[in-house]
Amino acid sequence: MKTPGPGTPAGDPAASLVAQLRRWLAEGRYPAGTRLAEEAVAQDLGVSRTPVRLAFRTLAQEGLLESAGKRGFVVRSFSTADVRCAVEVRGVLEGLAARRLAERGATAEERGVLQQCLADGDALLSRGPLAAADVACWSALNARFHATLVAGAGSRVVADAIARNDHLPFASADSITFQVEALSRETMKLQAAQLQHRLIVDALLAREGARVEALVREHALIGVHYAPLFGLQPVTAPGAAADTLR
Amino acid sequence: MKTPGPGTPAGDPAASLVAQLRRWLAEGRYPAGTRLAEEAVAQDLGVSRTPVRLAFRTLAQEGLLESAGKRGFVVRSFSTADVRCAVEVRGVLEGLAARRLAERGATAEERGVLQQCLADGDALLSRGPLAAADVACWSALNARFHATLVAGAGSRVVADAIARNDHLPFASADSITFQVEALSRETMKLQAAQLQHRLIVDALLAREGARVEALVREHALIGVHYAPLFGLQPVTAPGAAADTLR
DNA sequence: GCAGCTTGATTTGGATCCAATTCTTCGAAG
DNA sequence: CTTCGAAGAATTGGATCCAAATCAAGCTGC
Repeated sequence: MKTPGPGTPAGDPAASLVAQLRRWLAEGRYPAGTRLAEEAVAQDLGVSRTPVRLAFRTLAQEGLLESAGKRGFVVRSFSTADVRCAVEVRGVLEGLAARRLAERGATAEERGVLQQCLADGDALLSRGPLAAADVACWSALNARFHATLVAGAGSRVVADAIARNDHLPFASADSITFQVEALSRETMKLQAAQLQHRLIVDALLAREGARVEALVREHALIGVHYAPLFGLQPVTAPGAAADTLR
Repeated sequence: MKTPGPGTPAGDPAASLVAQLRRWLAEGRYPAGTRLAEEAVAQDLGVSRTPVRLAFRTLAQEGLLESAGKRGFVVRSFSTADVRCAVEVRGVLEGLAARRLAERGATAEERGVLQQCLADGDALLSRGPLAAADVACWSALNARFHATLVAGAGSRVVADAIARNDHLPFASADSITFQVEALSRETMKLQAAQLQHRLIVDALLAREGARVEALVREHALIGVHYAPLFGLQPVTAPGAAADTLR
């Protein structure tokens, strides 16, 4: 109960510290290029310098900070090209995982989870235009879907590589942006995503490895690159907080 | 001069500490599954617990250690499937970088570096069977070649993702294994690598993005998967020290 | 007036100390 | 003999202290 921040689950103290800093970085506190002093951040967090030093190393390795010579760290800036690269990296990695899953053949349980995700998506989208509460529902099924693909690689190596990349802005599979004032167009985007999910499962069950890889790689782009195609505002990096969800 | 270990350049103290631990892990000291106590490792390194704690977090995020509940870290074990996955991850990431380079078109300088690498390889391999000293020469040109491809992605995001993956056993582009007692067969392997380099450059200059991506992905496999094809011993994970170079 | 040096302040890295948590082992009861 | 419980030991996380390095400002000399 030492950090009464809103929405802070206060789980593992050390892990929640880097999580808190990640949030602050995403929210635009400490803007890009800012030099982060251990002392100042420690006071902001209400802890000593020691855990902050730990957190800085972690964030630096995640790519959110970069070493400023021998004088601490600065907040890394992300160009639109960087965001595009991060999205493509997730595409190729998740594509690799899906291809491996297709090549070895999905288990009955994996097929069940994926098809349940499709059914949930159908149910969600058949109810007409989205409500605000439906967004969380989609996010949950989307997370299940992608987690199943990633786990399908059969090795933690791929999952770890994706997890490391997911910390970069807009690189996570769960980082589809929603503009609440344009829910009808967002619904179209989710329908496109649902179709892509369906095609991915189709190729997966047919064990068409190359096809599923290509589909997953394309699907990764929907989070940020499809926005203009649906008449939505382009995504701005890194954490302009413009109605982004998660 | 505090750590008189052989081959220790003793550069940045903090960075060389994780490098030293990486070496020890690769050499098989601290075997897989061992629980690493901060105190013991600190004594082994001759430092206090504080820098060791920093290093443990770094190594854990690199995937070389894994968290053992709330009781420190254990040395991660790597199955042959893990090694294969790490190699494939490098393949898809470097393939992504090469495709991006092909699509935007290589600069004159990049073309020069790559073609110089090809020329150096020709010179090295035309001298007949390899000598032991030639191995370092190949390693150098190989590193230049791959660094050029990685930098070609045009964003540090891809380079960072590859750099993070490179710490896993046998995942680096420079981790071709050499069995010094079979130098003639190793020469054949390098000739195959040289041919692949040539094809990659050919596709790159023709801006054939899909082809260069496929070639780079295949080329990633030569380090560990081609060994049986050339009558060489299969690679053993993680650090069995069986005449592996670097 | 400008350049170079020196001194001071700020900041990071390392070491040590203390608290909190967890594992272990010893003991007792069923 | 097994199992549950409790006390002790071990280990990790956090805080504080000290040294070393770096940046900044001021001063002296040319």
